[in-house]
Amino acid sequence: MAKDLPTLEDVARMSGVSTATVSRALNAPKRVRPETLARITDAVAQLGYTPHFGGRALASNRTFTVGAVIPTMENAIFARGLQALQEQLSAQGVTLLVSTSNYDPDEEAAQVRALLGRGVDGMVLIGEARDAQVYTLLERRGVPFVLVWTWRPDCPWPCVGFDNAEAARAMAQQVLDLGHRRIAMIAGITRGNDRAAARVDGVRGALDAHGLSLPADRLVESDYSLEAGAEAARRLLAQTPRPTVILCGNDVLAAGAYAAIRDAGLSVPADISVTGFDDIDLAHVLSPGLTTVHVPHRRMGEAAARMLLAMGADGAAPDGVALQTGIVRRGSLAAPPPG
Amino acid sequence: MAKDLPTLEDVARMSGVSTATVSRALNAPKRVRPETLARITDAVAQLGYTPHFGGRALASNRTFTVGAVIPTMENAIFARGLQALQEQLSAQGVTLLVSTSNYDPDEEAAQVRALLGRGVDGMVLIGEARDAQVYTLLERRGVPFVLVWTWRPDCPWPCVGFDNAEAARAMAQQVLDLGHRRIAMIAGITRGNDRAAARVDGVRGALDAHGLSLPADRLVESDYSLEAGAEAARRLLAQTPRPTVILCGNDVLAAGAYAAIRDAGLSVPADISVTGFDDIDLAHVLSPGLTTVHVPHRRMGEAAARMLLAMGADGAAPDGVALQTGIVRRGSLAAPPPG
DNA sequence: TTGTACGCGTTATCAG
DNA sequence: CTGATAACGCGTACAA
Repeated sequence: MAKDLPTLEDVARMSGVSTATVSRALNAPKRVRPETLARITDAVAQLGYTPHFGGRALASNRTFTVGAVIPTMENAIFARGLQALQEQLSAQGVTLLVSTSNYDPDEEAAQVRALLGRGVDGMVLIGEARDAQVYTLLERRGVPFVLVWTWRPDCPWPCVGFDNAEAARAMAQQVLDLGHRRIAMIAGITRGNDRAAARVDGVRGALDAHGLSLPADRLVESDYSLEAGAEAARRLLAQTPRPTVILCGNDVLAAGAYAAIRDAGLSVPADISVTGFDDIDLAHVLSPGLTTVHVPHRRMGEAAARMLLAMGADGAAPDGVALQTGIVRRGSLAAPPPG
Repeated sequence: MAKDLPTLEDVARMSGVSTATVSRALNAPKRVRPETLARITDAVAQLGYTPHFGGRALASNRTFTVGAVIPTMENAIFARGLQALQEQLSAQGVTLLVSTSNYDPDEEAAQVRALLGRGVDGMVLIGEARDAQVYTLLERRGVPFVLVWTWRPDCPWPCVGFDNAEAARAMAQQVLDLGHRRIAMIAGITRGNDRAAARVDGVRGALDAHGLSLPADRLVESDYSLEAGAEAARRLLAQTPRPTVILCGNDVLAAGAYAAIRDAGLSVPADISVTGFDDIDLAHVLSPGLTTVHVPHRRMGEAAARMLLAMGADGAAPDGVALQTGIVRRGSLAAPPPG
């Protein structure tokens, strides 16, 4: 299949220098005389030369690649952060390799191994909860990695994110302040997902502080999909008395809840309020706009990139980066209906 | 940074055979005696050996990698198809490398070069419109590639997709059948984007066939973003008389239009109808649900994977695959308001 | 069935 | 500033 590509040697021959000089011309242009550089540049262009990746990886023991394993590409949750990550990395000549785990820890471990096999220079992982073996593996290999979408004061690994529990607590607090007392939650599947679990904890904490609780029948765990979110909401709507507000573990779940509420002939927020988490585009497209926790997607991606590049250079273990979240008030949250 | 990893030679030493045998044990297990194989397998496990990607690429001239360049990850348009592509490929031990062009042809060309430099065994590109140089490059390199999201009878390259013009024409036809005559369109930027252009052509064709036309002030080109879509819609809503329907080049633009319409105190579809294109999740989350062109995302991704793998094996240039689209009627399209 | 030996394209060291 | 040349880890003729 693949035809023979021009190699460094071809370029060297055509420009009348040695391969070493060509290599330098490409990697450290200022260490070669301008005129030779020009000849080489010409030859490169004429031949359409591109460095051979494998050769480079072999000789330099670097791949200029970082890997990221995210749960899914099917919704936009991770898209914006990834985009930012990629932009930062490619500005430094580093390629981003993305793969997905479908929220399955074993699958994630497999993807990590695959990425390591490809010799990635660094790795970005979502959240903190995973088999200890994965961390062991990463450390044995000496591959720098950073965790994103989570942050807590005493996290043992470099992480860039925010305090999911605190953000969820703040949202619940806001809901309480409006007078809601029959509060329900649709959470993501908490098993193997520390962000989903932390968000539940945060809500619990706020309720506890008010002498309330989140009874089992007011908490539904659900896959992060529209359909599953709608199904979960249906279960909550069937209860008597009906909750006056549904706190959702993310915006996709909230969108599903909207659909169920609409199908039930109810309206947001007159009959029932809804809140989300993540602030993806979806949140302000919904009608009414979704009140949600704003997450600094792009800044997370950018900070992760910077941190990874720094770790590759210094080899030092950096401090985590704690970013702020905030609550975006839109139409979906109002005081509970009377009665 | 990266610690020294075990190599083939380490495994060979530990199991008391030559590197050649270890290599065979890994790549063609049945060509080595069961007992030696067992010893080798043990050593591999003990050392935690993983083949070095660069070395393998260098020696075998294959990377078991295919690349895809998509316009953006920021919305979900390409996500589902990519996911399907990735699933199919990884089932065959092939890794998918994704990069983005931000709808910029030059950027796309750069990404293609970068991917080629990494020695991808195949490539997936979106649509047909790009600099001839890119095609030349691909063919000179002998790297199999397939175009997705587009199909037409006489496309000179292998493509998997659908007829964008025909799908848009059908949608416009449906709108005409409902009695609409003041028809406006928000299209994607057509320059460098054959899908966007084809969708405009399709709408034009339907109108022409009815003795109507799409005057310049009823056609707005817009970036594929919510904000830009809303802005475009605002311009159209300001006209007198107002259009009775806005055909949008994709669902994201339509969602933007919804927002503008809502802000203008109007309602869909009572005051104005809206249609989309792509049928991403967004379309049935909007309220009312968006009437849109359903695109077979997953089947496109799967077919592309199959085609690419086949091309890698046979080396033959396969026929294109034409998939069907369909119109999904939801609440956003109704007969025009009287008057 | 197994081993030897070479080459893949690049970088890096060291002389010049 | 430039050139020889030795790695880098693996696959694969070819030989045994």
